[in-house]
Amino acid sequence: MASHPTNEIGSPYKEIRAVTRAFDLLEAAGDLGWAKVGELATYTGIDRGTLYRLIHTLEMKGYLVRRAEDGAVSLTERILQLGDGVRHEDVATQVMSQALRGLTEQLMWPSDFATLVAGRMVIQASSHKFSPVSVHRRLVGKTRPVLRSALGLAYLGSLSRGDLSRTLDVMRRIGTVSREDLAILPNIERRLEEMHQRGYAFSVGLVENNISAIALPVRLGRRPIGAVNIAFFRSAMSPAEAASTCLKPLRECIVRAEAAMLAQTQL
Amino acid sequence: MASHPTNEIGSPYKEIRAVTRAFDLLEAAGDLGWAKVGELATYTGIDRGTLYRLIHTLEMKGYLVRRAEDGAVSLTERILQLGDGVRHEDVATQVMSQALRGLTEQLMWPSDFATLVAGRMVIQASSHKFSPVSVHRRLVGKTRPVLRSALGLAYLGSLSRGDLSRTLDVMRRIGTVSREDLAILPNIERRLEEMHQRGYAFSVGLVENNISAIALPVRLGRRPIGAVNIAFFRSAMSPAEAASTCLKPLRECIVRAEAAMLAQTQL
DNA sequence: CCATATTGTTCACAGATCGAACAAGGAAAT
DNA sequence: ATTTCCTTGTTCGATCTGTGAACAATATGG
Repeated sequence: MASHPTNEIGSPYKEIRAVTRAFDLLEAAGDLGWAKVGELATYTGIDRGTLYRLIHTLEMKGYLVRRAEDGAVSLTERILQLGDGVRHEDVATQVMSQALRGLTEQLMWPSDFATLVAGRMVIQASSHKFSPVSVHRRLVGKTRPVLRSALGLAYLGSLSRGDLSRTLDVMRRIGTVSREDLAILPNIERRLEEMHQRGYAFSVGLVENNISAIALPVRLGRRPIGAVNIAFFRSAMSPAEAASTCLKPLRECIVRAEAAMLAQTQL
Repeated sequence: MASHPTNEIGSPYKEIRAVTRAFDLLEAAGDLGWAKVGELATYTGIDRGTLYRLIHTLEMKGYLVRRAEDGAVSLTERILQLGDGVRHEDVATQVMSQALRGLTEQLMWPSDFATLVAGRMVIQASSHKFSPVSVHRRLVGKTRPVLRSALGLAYLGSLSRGDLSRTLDVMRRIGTVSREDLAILPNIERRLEEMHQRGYAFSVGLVENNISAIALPVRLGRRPIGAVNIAFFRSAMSPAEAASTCLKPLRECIVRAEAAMLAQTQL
C-alpha cells in the first residue's frame, strides 16, 4: 500500500499539528516567563486566534495560567508534578542493572529488578544472561503477579498502609487482579506481616514449576520504588536455605545500589 | 452573535481534543511509568490507533520515549526541563511583594521588582501603592526598556558574559531593541563595567521626566532572576544622593528576600 | 501446529482546527 | 476632550486534520 513521507525513518505517522503547537507554546512560556498573547504570537509564529484556543485548553488542563491584571500567561507547577519521578526510573534501572550483574557474578543465581507498573511488577533490569544457571535471556518487560510473586510481595510490604490501599485500588480499577489473586486478597495484610517477621518475601514454583525466588524491596531515600529477587532451582534448595546464604549479599547489594541512586538523583 | 456552550463561564472556546488527549496520555505515563500501548489505551480510554499517533508526536518533541525491547512508553526528563524555573517565578514575586512593602514603609520612596520577559523588564511586584510620594497605582505588567532603565541595567550587569550575549540575541530576535537602544548597544559592556564600579544602576527621567531611579540585581542562589529599583523625584535628589541614603537599606532588603526565596524553593 | 492475543498500520470520512476579518477597548498623540 | 493607532478578544466558513474500524503481521500460549 502507498506510504507517505515520514518524519522519522521507519515511522508512518505525521506529527499532530495541534499537539506540536501546544508544546511550542509551553516551551515559549518556559523561555519567556510571564508573556502577553501578542508576545507569544511573535515568539512562536502561531496565529493569535490559534493561541487563544491553545491557551484555553492548557488552562483547563492546569498547565498554564493567565494573570487577570494584563492577560499575561505563564506555566504552572503542574508541569513539575507531571514530571515527578521521571528521572528516578531511568537512574534506578541503570544502577540496578550494574548492581544485579555484580550480585550474579558473586552468587551464580540470576536476579531481577522490578517496579510496579500498570498494576503489575514489570521487570526493568535483569542479570539472567550473566548467570550460568539460567536459560532465560530476555526478561525485561516481562511481568510478575503483584500479589503472589516474591517481587510483588517484597514491594507491597514496603508501602505505607495508605499507599498499599491505593495500590490495590489501582489494580482493581485496571483489572490486574486475577482469580488466584482474589483468594489471597483477604489475607494480604497478614501475609505481609509474616513476611516482615521472616525478613524476606518468597515464592515457590510460581512462573515455572522448578523455579523459586526470594526478594527484598528497593527504596530511593524512604520511598519504595521496586524490589529485587534472586531466582533458584527449587530442587537445589528451599527458600529458607536460599535466605541463609543469599540474603546478606542481596541486602548489601541493595544498600550500595540505593546509595548510588540517591547520589545520582541529587546531582 | 450566537454563542456556543463554553467549558468555563465566559469563555467561548472548546478544548482542543488532540491537545487534551496528549496531556491525558502524558498524565497516564506519569501515573504508570513504563507502560505498553495497550495498557495506556485501557487506562486512558483512547483508541490505540490514536495513541500511536500521539506517542509519535510526543516522541518527536522529546517528551516520551519508547523502549526498543517491548515497545513500552515512558516520560522523559524534558518535562522537568520545561518546568525549570516555574516555581521560582511565583515564589520570587510573592517574596518581593512583601519585601518591597517593608522597604517603602522604611524609605517612603516606591520600589519595583522586575524580571526579564520577552525581551523587556516586566514589573512583577511593586510598592507604589504603599508610598505617600507616588501617584502610580497599577504598575504590575508594565515594562521598562532593558538597555536604558535602572532595572534593566542592574539585571544585565548580573549576567555572565554568555548569558548577556544570549539575552541580547533574544532581544534582537523578538524585536525589542528600539532605535534609542541601538545607540547604546556598542557601549553596553563599558556601561556595565562602570556600573559595577559604581555599585548600582541608575536612570534619570526615563519613563517620566521628573522621575529617576537606582537599582540592584536580585539572585536566587547564584542565578540572576531580576532587579529591584527605588524611584524618586529628580528634583528631590540626584542618583548619587539617593545611593548614599538608600543603597544600604535596599541591599539589605534584597539579601533578606533572597534568603527567604532560597528557603522556600528548597522546601 | 493452531488459536488467540497483541502490536502496528491504513485511509475514507466526520468534524475539528485554522486564520482572516471584525468588534471592542485601551493607550498615545494632538 | 477627541482622534488615531494599537492591542486584545471573538467569530465562523473553509480547508484540512485527526479519528477509529478494519486489516495485516507478529508474538504468545496451549
